[in-house]
Amino acid sequence: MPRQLPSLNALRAFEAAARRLSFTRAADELFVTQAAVSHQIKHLEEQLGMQLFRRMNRQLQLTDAGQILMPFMSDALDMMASGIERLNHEQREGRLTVSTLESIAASWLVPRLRNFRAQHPEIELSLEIADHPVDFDRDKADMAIRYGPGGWPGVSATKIADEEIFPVLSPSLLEKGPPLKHPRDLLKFPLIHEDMVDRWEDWFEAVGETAIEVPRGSSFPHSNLVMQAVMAGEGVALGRSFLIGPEIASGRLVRPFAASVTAAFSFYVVAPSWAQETPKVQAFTNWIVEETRVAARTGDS
Amino acid sequence: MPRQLPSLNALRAFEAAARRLSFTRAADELFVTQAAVSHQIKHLEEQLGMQLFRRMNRQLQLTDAGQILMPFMSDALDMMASGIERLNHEQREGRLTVSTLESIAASWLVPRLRNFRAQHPEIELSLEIADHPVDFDRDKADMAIRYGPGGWPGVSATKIADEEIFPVLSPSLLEKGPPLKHPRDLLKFPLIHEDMVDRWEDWFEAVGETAIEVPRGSSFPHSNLVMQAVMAGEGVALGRSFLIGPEIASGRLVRPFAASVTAAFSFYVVAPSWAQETPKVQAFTNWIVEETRVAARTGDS
DNA sequence: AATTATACATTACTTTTTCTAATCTTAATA
DNA sequence: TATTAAGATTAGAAAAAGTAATGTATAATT
Repeated sequence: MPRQLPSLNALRAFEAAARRLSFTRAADELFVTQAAVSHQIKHLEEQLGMQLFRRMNRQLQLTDAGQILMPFMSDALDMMASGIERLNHEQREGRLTVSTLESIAASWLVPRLRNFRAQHPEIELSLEIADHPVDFDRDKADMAIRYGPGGWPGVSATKIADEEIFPVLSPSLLEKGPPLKHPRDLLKFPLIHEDMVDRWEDWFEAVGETAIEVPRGSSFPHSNLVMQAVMAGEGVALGRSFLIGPEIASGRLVRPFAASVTAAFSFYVVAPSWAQETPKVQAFTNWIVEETRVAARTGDS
Repeated sequence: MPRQLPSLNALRAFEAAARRLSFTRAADELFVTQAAVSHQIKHLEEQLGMQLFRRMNRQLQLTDAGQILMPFMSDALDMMASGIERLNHEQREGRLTVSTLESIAASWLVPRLRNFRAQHPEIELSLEIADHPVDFDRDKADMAIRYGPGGWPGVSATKIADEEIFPVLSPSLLEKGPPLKHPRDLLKFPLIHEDMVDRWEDWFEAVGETAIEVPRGSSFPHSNLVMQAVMAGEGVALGRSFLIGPEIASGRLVRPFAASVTAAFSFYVVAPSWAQETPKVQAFTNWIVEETRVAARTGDS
């Protein structure tokens, strides 16, 4: 039952001509010349083996066959148009799935979402928490927030923040612990580490302490767990500027030294490059860029 | 509100691929290569600015967008297919309008129609009586029976009968009139003429009577009126073989001499050449050809 | 009655789209 | 590890669609 259809372009030309009862006006509508419509319809009539129009000199009439065909074609084209219309609508409204790392979601994104929803009530944002980079060809995510070196192929990435790394501890620990005058004093505190990532040497190097043996202490798999531990007063850890803005601002975390190391990786909003121009994707990208800019200015990043 | 649609061919490729969930199988269905489908869909996705399929290596899935689009396209293409289907049906069944001269309709065609209806109950034959040759570009007639020299441009014509012309009179006139031994004896009868056409000289010439002054008598505009007059015993006229078969066969008209003149014109079934192959037209053409052949054999032409 | 204007048809190309063959890529399967 | 089964890619060929210019027929106008 594979459908047997004549040239679809010819059918479209027929429909326009039948609707306007004029090849010339149909041509205008289709942005082609009258000759093009004339050709298409002649071709179609040949393929079908029947006349669709009666050409009287000033007037065009549908033959019986044309009258039969016309409503089918109009309805079919209308239906196609509404399908396309629905898709366009879909690019504008409805669900937008953003894939992020858990740490970003928890500490940065989720608290700000109410804001996004207020600005874009037509977009129903849903988060997908994934440990590892999205593959837009596979996953159903429309966009992602990624932490990495940038320059990924096939995606358009907008940097939202560089990441600064510096020691943080809880105010209570700072108070009851040994005095913290000099970076070396940090070694008197328990140092908490993040699995797989360790930048303590880099940070000490940045403050001129090159020959330090950094003791291992407890460690956690994700930076937000590390921060939980720090806020519980369990020790000192390296905090990532992008993720702990609110904790610093509220005083739940204290930054004893201004010195920081800029991480090689940054945070990016990414979307498949073919989707970069679509309204929903642009809305989210613009929102997040603006949001980080405001956050940076108010020291709340 | 002129509809804004992407390439219809690409939409068709999409629909097939979405239905079979395979570019390869869609390609088979559309009688093209897999590469063609791949191109079309890539192109379509670019135009729409969204992915329609998720390509996993062995498996193809519709994205949300694809799922939205799919039923619209399926329904639209189905609708187009049913329009075309209806047209094909129309070429096979339903009304067939045949244009003829009144004389042919009355004396030849109408009496045989019951026969055609029996053979082709699916065709609803309707006659259109027209004095002058049909123009298929104008009139709604699908076919015609024409009397003429043949070789018309743009139409396919099948000769159904040559026309023989010979004198006829009513049996009662033959009986009560002067004896008819020799062609010249005809001059003792009133000769009835047909307006515009006069072949008496030709006929006399055919029987070797070259130097005859043919007297004018009464005349009528159409040959069937002439024949009415002859059957009413009003005189002798030249009868046309094609039209008076039944009258001769039943004895209502008598043919006193075997000699006849073959007319320059013949009878043809004609149809616009683009329609010549269609089932209804072929059915009528075949029927009429067969019918005249039978009539010629049984002497009933 | 002649002239003008309108609308589709035709012709000879040109341009665009579509398709193909060959080859590549990726990952599931043997 | 090799094989196989999709789809993707590339470069070029083929087919379809479109154009400009002109032709034709005839209704409308002058």
